[in-house]
Amino acid sequence: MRRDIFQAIADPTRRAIITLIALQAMTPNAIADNFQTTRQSVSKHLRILTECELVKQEQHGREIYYSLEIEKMKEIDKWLDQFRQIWKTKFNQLDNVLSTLKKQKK
Amino acid sequence: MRRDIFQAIADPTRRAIITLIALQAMTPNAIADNFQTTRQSVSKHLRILTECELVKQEQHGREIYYSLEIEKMKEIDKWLDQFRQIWKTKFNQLDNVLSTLKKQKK
DNA sequence: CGATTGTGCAGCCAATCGGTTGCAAATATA
DNA sequence: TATATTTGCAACCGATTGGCTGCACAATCG
Repeated sequence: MRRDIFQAIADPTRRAIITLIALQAMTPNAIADNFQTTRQSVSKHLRILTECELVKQEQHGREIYYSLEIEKMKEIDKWLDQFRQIWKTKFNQLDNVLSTLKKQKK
Repeated sequence: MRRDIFQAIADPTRRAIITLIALQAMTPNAIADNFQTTRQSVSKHLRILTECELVKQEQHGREIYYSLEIEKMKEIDKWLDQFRQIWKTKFNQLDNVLSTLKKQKK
């Protein structure tokens, strides 16, 4: 079982669940209402998200509220950092080209 | 075939390939040298990355140089935006708590 | 108490995944 | 021209995936 955050967000239903519970905690039944799938399949997705610590649970009686562990999302952001450096460089290169063109116009 | 960018970065080997060719274009053989797998399997990964437009090819004779389509990576960054808003809010909430504590101390 | 509701888990299944081997085509080299 | 190199693609294979059904268990309701 691989179960890392990148594998977790690979599935479109899981990404939708993440977005759904990002702002407010929800029960599995309430989450499942938003998808054309069974409650059990949503439950399976929640288990996967729990296993890689992307969601947390809070039990209220027989209801379980799931919400996003927002800090964990920063791991993706962290991985993207290496490419942000490149974006920046490319932008500067483009900037240089533009200012060269500007100077030639003068 | 799903073939979106999130499914593409789900595999650790593909993430490593992306990092490898982010700064300089490389041939499939050169890429495969960095992994304990066959050239054909790397070729398969490159095909998947090509299909979701994450890499571009440049042919030089019989050699094909693959490099990262860095702009495409921004799609992940874009998806993360919705969570950045939440990080910001959470930070402000923490900030409020801290300043309340500060006031109480006074 | 019995019935209903909310939930997780096991087992099944078709589809997909990531790897392999074997090949064919194109280019470079002798 | 014959040979070697670089590559992509097809076929196969075991493992994993994501969905389903059926169940068990606990909490709530009548």
